[in-house]
Amino acid sequence: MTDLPREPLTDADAVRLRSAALFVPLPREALAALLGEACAAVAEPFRVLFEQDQPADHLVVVIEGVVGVMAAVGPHESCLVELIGPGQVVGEAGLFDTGRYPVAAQAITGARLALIPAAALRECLDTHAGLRRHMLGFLSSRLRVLVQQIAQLKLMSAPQRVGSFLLGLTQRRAGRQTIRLACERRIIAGMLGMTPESLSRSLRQLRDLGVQSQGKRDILVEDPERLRAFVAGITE
Amino acid sequence: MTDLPREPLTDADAVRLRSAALFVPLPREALAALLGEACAAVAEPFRVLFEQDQPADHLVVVIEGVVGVMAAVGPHESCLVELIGPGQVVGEAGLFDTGRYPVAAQAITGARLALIPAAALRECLDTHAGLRRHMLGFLSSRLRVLVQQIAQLKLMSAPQRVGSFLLGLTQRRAGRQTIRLACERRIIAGMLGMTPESLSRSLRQLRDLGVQSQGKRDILVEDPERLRAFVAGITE
DNA sequence: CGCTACCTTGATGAAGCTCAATAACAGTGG
DNA sequence: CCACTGTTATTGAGCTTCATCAAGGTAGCG
Repeated sequence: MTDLPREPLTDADAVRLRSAALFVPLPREALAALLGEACAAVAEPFRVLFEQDQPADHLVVVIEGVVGVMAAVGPHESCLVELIGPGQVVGEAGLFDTGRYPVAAQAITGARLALIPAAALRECLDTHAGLRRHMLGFLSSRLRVLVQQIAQLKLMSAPQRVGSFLLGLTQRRAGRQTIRLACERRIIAGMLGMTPESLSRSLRQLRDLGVQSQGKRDILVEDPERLRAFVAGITE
Repeated sequence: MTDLPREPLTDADAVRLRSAALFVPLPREALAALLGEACAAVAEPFRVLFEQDQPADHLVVVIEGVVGVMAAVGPHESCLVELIGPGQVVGEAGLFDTGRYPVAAQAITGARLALIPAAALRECLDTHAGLRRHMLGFLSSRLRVLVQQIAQLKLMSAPQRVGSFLLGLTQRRAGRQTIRLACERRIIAGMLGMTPESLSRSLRQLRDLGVQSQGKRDILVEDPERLRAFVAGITE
């Protein structure tokens, strides 16, 4: 892990970590023991958390803020593949096979993180069957998300991908709602595999479907169902 | 699992399964016990092995042939995301979280498969720490591959993706060599996120770099290093 | 108020898709 | 062995989509 300023975990941190999806099956004492070996860190925007191929010595849990997962394809180019929010985890793929992070991670917004030593996590996995299964399930669901993303990149147009992204933020609530973007639009664009210009034009095109930019960070979705129909290709 | 014609596993099957990456850490007797609950199946080309959202009751290990992983993005469209060859595994992501396959699988060529009941595998995972770690590592490396694929789709041109695909088939051997494609070019094209026409044109473009189509299934790569330089974007 | 990012908008060009025609096969049956 | 046929790969022409380049516009902030 790069030289992040570290501090002890606070009680408030522990509370928020308890509700992280990954730790749900862990009994209270076991989580406490695990967190006993962990520490907190604060990263300013754009701060690199770890580089690709660096030894994977910690699991990073996002307590607050947004962290980006960056994959490199050549020596000079890399791109944003995932956005990781509070309660989610980054770096897990490096812990179990090569021992090196397969991707880089970077804070997108300012972020507060929990750093869990790899050794402690592995030990915890060996002693708690529940966490083990959960971890397998967790990795599986990550696979699911990535596969879906690949399919979307191949099959959907830019406006459809934008629509799909927005629907992912309208948490299963139906009806008119406003979405707050967690980060700048240029970042979102990279995440969706397009330029900021294309994102802008795509949003403009979605206005006919009741999607309106409201200021810089908010987007109003009038009718998620209509948007969903467009994304599914009913319209075209 | 759909109604595939099943048969008992032969000794030859068992030998080939022993060398499957996933089962490496398993002691001989444990593997024998696991395979005792499994059976073999034969699928003709294009045969669907399982559909998306179907209950994930088996892990499928490819003994021979090629199997494709298909992801659906809408009710009408789906695309090929991965090609799975002998010794590799498909369906693993469904076993650990929702209990349903997150993708569909389809034989691409004729294929011989081992079907391992999910319950037997889970039991084996609980009793063998080695396999457990290995499974975590296995899922992690799958994540790695998919992340890489996403980055390639976003950042590389069609000819670069084709080059990258070919390099993946030139197993770390240096120097002039001929690659045999495991399946039809239209399938490869779908896998690479392009149309068969674009694949054809890309190959034509790569001819200047010493890549020659030889007949329908074979491709001659004269100089992998030159190709690698192109893929990495040194040329453009 | 003026600065600096960031977002939007417009014009242009290139990459890749679609449609259509041709060419190379593979398998079939004579 | 060869013509026939359905399938797959290639090639070409036109067009859509998206990236690029360049120019305003807008919001936040000293």
